[in-house]
Amino acid sequence: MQHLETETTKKKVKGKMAKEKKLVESITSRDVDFAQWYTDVVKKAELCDYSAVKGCFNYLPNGYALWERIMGDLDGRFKAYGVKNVSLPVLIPESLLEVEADHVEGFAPEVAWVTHGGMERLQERLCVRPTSEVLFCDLWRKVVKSYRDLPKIWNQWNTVLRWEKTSRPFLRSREFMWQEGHTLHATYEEAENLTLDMLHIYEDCYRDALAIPFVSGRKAEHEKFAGAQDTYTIEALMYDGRALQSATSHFFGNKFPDAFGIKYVDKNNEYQSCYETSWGFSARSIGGIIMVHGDDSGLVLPPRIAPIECRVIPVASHKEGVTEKAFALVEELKKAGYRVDIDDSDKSPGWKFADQEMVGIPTRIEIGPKEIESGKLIVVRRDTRERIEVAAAEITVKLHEITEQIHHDMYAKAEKFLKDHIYEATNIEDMKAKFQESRGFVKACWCGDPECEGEVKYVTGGAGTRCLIEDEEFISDTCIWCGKPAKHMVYWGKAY
RNA sequence: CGGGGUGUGGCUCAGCUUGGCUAGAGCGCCUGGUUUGGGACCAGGAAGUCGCAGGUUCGAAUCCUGUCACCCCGACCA
Repeated sequence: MQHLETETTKKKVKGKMAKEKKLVESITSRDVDFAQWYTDVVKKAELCDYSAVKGCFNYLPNGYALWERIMGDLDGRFKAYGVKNVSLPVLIPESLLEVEADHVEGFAPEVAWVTHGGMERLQERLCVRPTSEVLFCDLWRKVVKSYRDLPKIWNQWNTVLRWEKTSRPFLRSREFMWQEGHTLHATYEEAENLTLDMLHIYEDCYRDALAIPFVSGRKAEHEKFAGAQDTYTIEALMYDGRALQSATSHFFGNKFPDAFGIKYVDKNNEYQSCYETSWGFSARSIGGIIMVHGDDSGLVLPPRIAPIECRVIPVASHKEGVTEKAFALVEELKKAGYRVDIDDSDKSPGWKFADQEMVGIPTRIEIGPKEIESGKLIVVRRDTRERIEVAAAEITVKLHEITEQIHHDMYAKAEKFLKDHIYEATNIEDMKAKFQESRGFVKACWCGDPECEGEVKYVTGGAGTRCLIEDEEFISDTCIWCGKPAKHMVYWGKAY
């Protein structure tokens, strides 16, 4: 996290700050240097820190609490659907990884190997799981015999390791936290439907818990997961206009199960192929929260997954009764079911306000002699800084209304940003201009040839296909690059 | 994997060009006191084998060689 501030950014930031009288001087402005802003927020909100190993991060209490909330929300949705949680090993024998050719080819460049046990060299090296398709298949080969054993709808919350060349907190790390769900079905249709059901669960989670809007759909052929027949993706738009692939759901057909020799006996005592899916949602979502909702004062957490919904800040706490009243308020709110804490440190009030904003707590209540005198509390919204006066007697009811309002407003604001940054182009010059002048997605038609995509990427400075648009009429009959008949309409964008 | 940059108290850095007293500053931390409605102030204090190895030299944070690590920007993956 060191040496990030170059001379130029320092100067720029200083100039900017003088104009805006920023409250939080240690966070670089989003519009000055977005990458630096992101790093500053991660650091100042104490979400994570660098570890001794490149690309592996220490999750600090604030960061992990957030992940716990996200896990809780998503796991609840899974459980309601009927997903069962399991835990499979962290190591995969090389021979197992090699069973499905496309899969090895896709992951080989980024797996880490365990070659020794103690002092002894292993007969067969073991890879640290980059994902667990092969482990699930190996298990199912043993436990699935009959149609009565299907479907298997399993999931695990774990970490996986991919030897990434470069890394950024939450967005791309070597070891990362996620859930990987894996399912096995008796029919093609059932598996295909489940792939979409899971995509919809992810969509619900992003919309209703994280307040993040998105576009979603199938990935283009060459962008699919290694070994998948179809990959569905959720693509969210960050403040800087780049897309973040935020969750994926894959349909494998019977490719993996067949490769692993998984067969079941149907009612007629005949052997049949199984159909498989997998789907993942990672702690990258935290990066999405930061880059969709954050501002120049720091993190802004969506209330429903914020570990703390409200922080009580005593002001002039040396004055008679302030501390007692503040703690009583915390107790009252806790009893009413709120996630609430108090900053009773001996820092100045200004420091406390700035800190609460930096860590993104959705609301704060300032309580001092004035409030005690008047019987009215001031609830300050993190997202808008709006100060809302609430009668002390009504606080346990009103606070919930306020946090719900914050959720809806945050979603609406992000959705407007997304919609305002989706453009259309029917020729390449137009598209180039769009990516030069604006940030966001461009809707354009495409012949489906990866080479055309490569060319477009080159001339636009990195905009590739994010996902296919399959429920709208084409805006053009021809590919934006080669002019041949269009096969797909696609959201194009630069991505993380 | 290409391009760029940096390693000096916990953090951010100055010092290096032109080798020389006891290696500095700000922030943070600890103690005491004064403060308290948008990052308060004063006083005192603790804390560094200058990334590592070798070389040059009477003398190296500074020069040379090697090495390791990390960060940023690009190309690719959650």
